[in-house]
Amino acid sequence: MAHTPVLSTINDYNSATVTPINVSMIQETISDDIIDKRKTTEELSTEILIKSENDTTASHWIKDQNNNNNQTQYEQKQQQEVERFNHEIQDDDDELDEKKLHITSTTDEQQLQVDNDSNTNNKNRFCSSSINQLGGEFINGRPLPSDTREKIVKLAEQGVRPCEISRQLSVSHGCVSKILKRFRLFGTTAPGLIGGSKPKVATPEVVRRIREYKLNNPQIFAWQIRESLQKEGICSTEKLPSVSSINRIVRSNRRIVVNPDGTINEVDSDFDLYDSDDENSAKSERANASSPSSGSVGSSPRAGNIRHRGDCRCDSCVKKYKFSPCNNKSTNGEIVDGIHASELENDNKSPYNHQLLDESNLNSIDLDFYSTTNKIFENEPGELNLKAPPPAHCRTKLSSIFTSSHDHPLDLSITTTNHNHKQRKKQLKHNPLSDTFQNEPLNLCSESKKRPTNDIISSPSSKRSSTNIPNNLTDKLQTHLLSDNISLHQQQQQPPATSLPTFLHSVFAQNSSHPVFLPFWNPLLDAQQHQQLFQQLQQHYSQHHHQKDEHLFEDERIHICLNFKKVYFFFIHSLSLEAVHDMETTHSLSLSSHPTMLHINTIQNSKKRSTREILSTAEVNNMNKWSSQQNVINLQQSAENYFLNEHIFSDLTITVNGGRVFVDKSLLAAASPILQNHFQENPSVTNIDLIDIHLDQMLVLLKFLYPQFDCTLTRENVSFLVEMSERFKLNILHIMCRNFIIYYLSKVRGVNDDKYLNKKNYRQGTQVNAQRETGLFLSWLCVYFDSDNMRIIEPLMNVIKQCSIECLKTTIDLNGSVSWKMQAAIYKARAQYLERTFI
DNA sequence: AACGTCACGGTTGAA
DNA sequence: CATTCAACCGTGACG
Repeated sequence: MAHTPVLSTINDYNSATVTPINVSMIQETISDDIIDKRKTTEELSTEILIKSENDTTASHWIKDQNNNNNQTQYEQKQQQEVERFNHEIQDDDDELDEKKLHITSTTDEQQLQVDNDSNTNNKNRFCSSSINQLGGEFINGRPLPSDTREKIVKLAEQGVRPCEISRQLSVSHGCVSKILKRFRLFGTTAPGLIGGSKPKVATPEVVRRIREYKLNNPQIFAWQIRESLQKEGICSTEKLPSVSSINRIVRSNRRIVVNPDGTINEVDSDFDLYDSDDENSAKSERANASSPSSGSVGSSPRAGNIRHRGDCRCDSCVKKYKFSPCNNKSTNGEIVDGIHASELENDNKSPYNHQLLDESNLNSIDLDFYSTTNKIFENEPGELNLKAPPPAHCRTKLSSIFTSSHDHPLDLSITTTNHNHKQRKKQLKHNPLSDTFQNEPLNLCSESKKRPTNDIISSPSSKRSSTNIPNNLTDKLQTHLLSDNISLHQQQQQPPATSLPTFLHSVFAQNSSHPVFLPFWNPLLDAQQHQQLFQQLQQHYSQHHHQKDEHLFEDERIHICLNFKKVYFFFIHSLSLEAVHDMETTHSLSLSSHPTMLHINTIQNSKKRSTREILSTAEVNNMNKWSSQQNVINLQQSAENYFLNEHIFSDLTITVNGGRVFVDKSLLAAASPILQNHFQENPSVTNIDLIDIHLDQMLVLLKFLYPQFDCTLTRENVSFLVEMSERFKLNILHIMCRNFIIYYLSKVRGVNDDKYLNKKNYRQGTQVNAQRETGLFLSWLCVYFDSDNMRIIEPLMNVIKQCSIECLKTTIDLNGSVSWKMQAAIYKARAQYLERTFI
C-alpha cells in the first residue's frame, strides 16, 4: 500500500461519475506523498491519478483518463474533487497544500483530447455511483470495469474461492458467481451487449433484398420496394417493413468490413444506425466502441451523429436536461485509442511498477514475480488490434481471455436465434468453432423476461445443466474414445466386442509424433468403464495372442504385459496427453472443475469445521488414481510382493537405495521417453542403478506407473513424485502433481504462525501451521521455481509470503537446496506482503 | 459459510 | 425525435 498513489477523478464507467474520494484514500495519498518525498511536478501532471494498486478499481479509474474529452466537465469535476479534497484534509500540513496546488495546476496543463465523441464518452457523468454492502463501488445498471472482471477470473484460476474473491474485490458474490459462470460457459469476462434490439422486420435477408432492389433500380421508391417484398413473398404482411424502415435501410451506407487480417474498415455513413445486414459484426463493433470493458483499440470511432438522449450535450438537450452547456469543439477523431493509450501510458509510466523494484532491497535482482505474473495477462500492444470474436469457451486461450474476449461484449439477445439453449450447447459441444455459433447471439435473459417465442423452450433443468458443459478434455477425448457413436454405456449393455475396441482404432488412427504413456487407467472412464475396456482388450488378446504375431500389437501400438494369468494393457496415445495439455493451458480453471482430470476424494465426514482448524494430512483431499476405492477393478495385490520378487515377465531390475525392484522394460519405456532412449541405446541392459532413490519412493512411483496398483498423491509423496516426473519426463504424473499442489494450496487460507496475522482476513477457511508446512512449500517451490509456471509459483508464493521471516529463515537454512535467487524472491514477496497488508 | 438463482431497480440503444 | 421495450447490468435476499 505504500506505492505512489495516483489521483484520478474519473472512473472507468462510461458514465464518468462524480466519484467520492474517501478519506482513507486521501490519507493514503497524503502519507504516501510525504513518505515518498515528492514526486516531480511532471510526474503528477502526467498522472492525475490517485489510487494505489491495492484498490481494485485503480486501473479502471485510469483507463478512461483520455476518454474524458469535455474539458469543461472535466474541470468542473476536478474542481469538485479538489474542493472535497480540501474539505476533507484541511487539517493537514503544508505539503498537502502543495499537493492541492499541484492538482489544480495540472488540470490546466492537461492536454485533453476533444472530439465529437466527447458526448458519448461523457455519458452519465452525472449519474451517481453506489456503494454495496461490501463497500465496493458500482453503478447501477452498468457493468463492472473490465479489469475487475478479469481479476475475478484470475483469482478464481488461482484457486481463490468465489466468496473470498467477493470480499477481496468488494463485489457481491452473486456478481462473482455470474461472471465466473459466464466465463466457464463462454470463455470471456466481457459483459453482455447492453441495450438495443434486434430488427423485428428488417432481417438480414430483407435488408439484402432491399439493397438489391435499390442497386438494380436506384430510382425506385421505398413503397415500391415494399410492394415487391410482399409480392415476392420475402416478407409476410405482418412483417413487412414500413416505408420509413426501408428508407432508413436504403439511406444507410454504413458498412463494417472485417478484413481478412482482422482489421475493420468502416465506410462513412449518413446515418447513425448500422445495417441489419451486418448485424452481428456491426453490433459487436458498436458495442466495442461503447462498452466500458472494451473501449479499446482497433475499434472504429463512433459516427459523429449523436442521438439526442438524456446524455447528449447539444444545446437543446442541455436546455432540456438542464445540463451545463458544452463549450467544447471537437478537434480530432483519435479518441478511440485514448483508453488504450492511457493504459499503455500507465503501464509504462506508472510509478507503481518501478517502485515495486525501487522499494525493495532486492531491486538489483530481476525477480519481480508480480510484474512477471502481470505480463502473463498483459496485452501486448500488437495484440490489442481488434480480433475476431472469441471462439467458444473450450478453445479460449488464457491470453485471448484478456485480449480479444473482452473487446467483444457478448451479444446475448434472443431475437435472431432459432435455437434454444440446448441446441446451442449442442452446437458448442460438437463444433466449438462453428461460425454459426460465433455469429449466433447467446441469450442469458431470464425466462420470465423472454419474449414469447415458440422456438425457445427451456426448462429449469436445462438451465441448470447449462453450467455443465463438458470441458475441453472431455469433449475431445470423448469424441475420439467414443467414436462411431458407441458410448461405453451402450457397450455395457452389449456383449463385449470380439474385435479390437472401436475407439482404439480411432485412437491409433491419429498420428503420433512422439509416443507418450497413458496408463490403461484413463481419467475419463469410471471403474465400470475400465472394467468394460479391460474385458474387451482381454478378449481381443485371447483371440490373437496364439498367432504370436507380436507386430500386430506393435502396429496397433498396444503394449501388452502378461502377468501370470492376467493381462494388463496400456496404450500409447499422444493425443490424450495433448488434449490434457490443451485443457490445462486453455482451460486453467480451478481444480474443482477438472473432475475428469483427477478424481478428488471428497472428505466423507462433512461435519462442520472449526474456522481456525489446522490443516492436517488426513484432511487434505487426496487425489487418487482410481475414481473410487470401492469400484476399483479387482487387480489389487501387494505392490511390494510384486516388485520385490522376480516375476515371469520382468526383464529389468532397478537397484535403489534399500533394495532392488523387478520391473518391465516395455512399460517403463512407454511411460518415460528418457528410459525408452536408454533401453534403445542399451537393448541388452538388465539392470539400472538409481541409488539416489529410496526403495519406498520407487515403489510409490511404480505403483503409479503400473495400472494394477493404486497410487494416491499425498502431501508427503507429491514432492518426490513431481521430482521423478521431471526427471523421467512422466508428463501425466507431472500434471497430476501440479494439480495436487495447486489444490492443496487452494485449501490454505492463512498461516497461523504470523504474529502480524490479521485475523479478520482469515476468519474463514483453513489455516496451516507454518512451522510444519513451510518446508513443504519450499520444497515444492524448489521444483517449480525455475520453470515459468506461474500458475503454481504464484499460489505457492502467496502462501509462503504469509510465513514469518523467522520461520522462513529457519526453514531455508534447513533446506539446503534453496537457491539465493529463490531466497531473494521469497523475502521480497514477504516484504511486499507486509507492506501491503499492514502499512 | 458458501454459492447458485432471481427479483429488482437501473441503463442502454435499436426499432 | 420521443417513446417503447427488450436486452443488459450488479445487488442483495433467499434457499
